[in-house]
Amino acid sequence: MPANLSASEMERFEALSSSKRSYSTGEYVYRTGDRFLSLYAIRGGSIKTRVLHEDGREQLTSFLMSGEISGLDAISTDFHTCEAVAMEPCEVCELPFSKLEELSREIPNLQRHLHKIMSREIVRDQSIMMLLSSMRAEERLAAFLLNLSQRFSARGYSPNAFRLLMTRHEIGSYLGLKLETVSRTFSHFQEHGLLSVKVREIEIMDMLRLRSFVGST
Amino acid sequence: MPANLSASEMERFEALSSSKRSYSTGEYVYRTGDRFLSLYAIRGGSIKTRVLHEDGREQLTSFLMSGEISGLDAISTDFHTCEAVAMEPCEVCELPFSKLEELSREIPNLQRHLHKIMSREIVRDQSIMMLLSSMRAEERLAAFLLNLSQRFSARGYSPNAFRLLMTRHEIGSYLGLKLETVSRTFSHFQEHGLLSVKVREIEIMDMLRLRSFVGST
DNA sequence: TAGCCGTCTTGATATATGTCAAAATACAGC
DNA sequence: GCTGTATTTTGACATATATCAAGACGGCTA
Repeated sequence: MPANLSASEMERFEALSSSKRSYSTGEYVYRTGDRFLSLYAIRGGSIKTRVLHEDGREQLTSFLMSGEISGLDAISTDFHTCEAVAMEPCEVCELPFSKLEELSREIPNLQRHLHKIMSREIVRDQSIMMLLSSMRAEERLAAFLLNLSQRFSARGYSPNAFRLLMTRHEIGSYLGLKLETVSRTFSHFQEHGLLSVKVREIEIMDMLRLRSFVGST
Repeated sequence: MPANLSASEMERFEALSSSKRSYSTGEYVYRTGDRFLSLYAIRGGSIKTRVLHEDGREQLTSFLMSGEISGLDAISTDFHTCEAVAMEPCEVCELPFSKLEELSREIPNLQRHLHKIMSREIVRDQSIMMLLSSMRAEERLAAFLLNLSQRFSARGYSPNAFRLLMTRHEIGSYLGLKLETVSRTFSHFQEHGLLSVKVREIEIMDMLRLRSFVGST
């Protein structure tokens, strides 16, 4: 994953990231309260992360796909503050963090890469904050679908047709909406010819119009 | 700011953070689009950061006080994606990032400290996401005031009485509410004896009841 | 294949917050 | 200290989304 590494540096990094494991659907990668020892790099499949609030509220904080990293929030406290669950059969690499720090002290390009990954997570969170604080339901869902589409596309899958691995409730939790609102908004999009929705099977029929939805208010 | 450094390490870090500058109210510390070269550590006073969305929407993303760090989001792109403005006369240290990386390669405790700061920012953003996606106006404002109170307290100021440096509009932008809603919510709190509000002069009259507001729905 | 459970859709209604507008108040510059 | 501008408060009303409820659908298991 890191760029700009020489062959020998790459080798050292791969030695560190060698412990790959498979997870089946619903299996936990880590749980809230677990001691923080490692970051987790998704190699195949996808996972979701969920924060459990003291008062019982829960929120989905990310849907991660291959090439993405989970667990960055735990560095600050040495304990995982959220939990990560496989949404489908997955391959996940465990990256022991103290070894990663050690190696990144020796390989400046790796160090910079790690910093960029953490910073990118901050930027991502800020754009979700923007979504939550100023977008209407239709904009939120459109932004969500376009984000998925773009990430599927970057991984060689169709940007237009894909299967959602999450429930309406989970989408709502991620977008700050109730599941009924998510469902209704899917229906609106379908009525307007933007999407074809067969429960979890989504086909984007009019990408441009869907894009024009985001940030139109 | 970093902990656990030996005297000589501390000296090297201070050499790096020596370029302190004063800013007067309203002055920019950095602007959107500026090349990313440094992080900024607030030494006195406070600043706000603001993201300008393509479509003209703007959002306040943080209110920072002394001891806090600004600019972490820019690492990912090498350009500042938000702008930082002094809210009152300020002292701000510029920390050249490549030098900070260099030094943190040599001082593991500094490296770990930097990672914790970035991770803490991610956790902070996630708690704002939670606030935005699931709290009602009263909960949001109560959480905001309690957060300020706690941070003032940590800096040796009264946790009960303080002056807001931001407008209702800015509070609203930060909390995902319209300014009228912020104003009305202040009035409600005052009617219920939780606060005394004299425009920007806030006094918390009933801390416990204010706390019980957050996460009560 | 039938039956069951979780998920999803849709409708009717409630409610919190947004919108628009006007007046009151605070603040800055002269 | 006065005048003009920005901010804040408050009211009346609009509206997006939540809530409550019922039924439909889909996928699993026996």
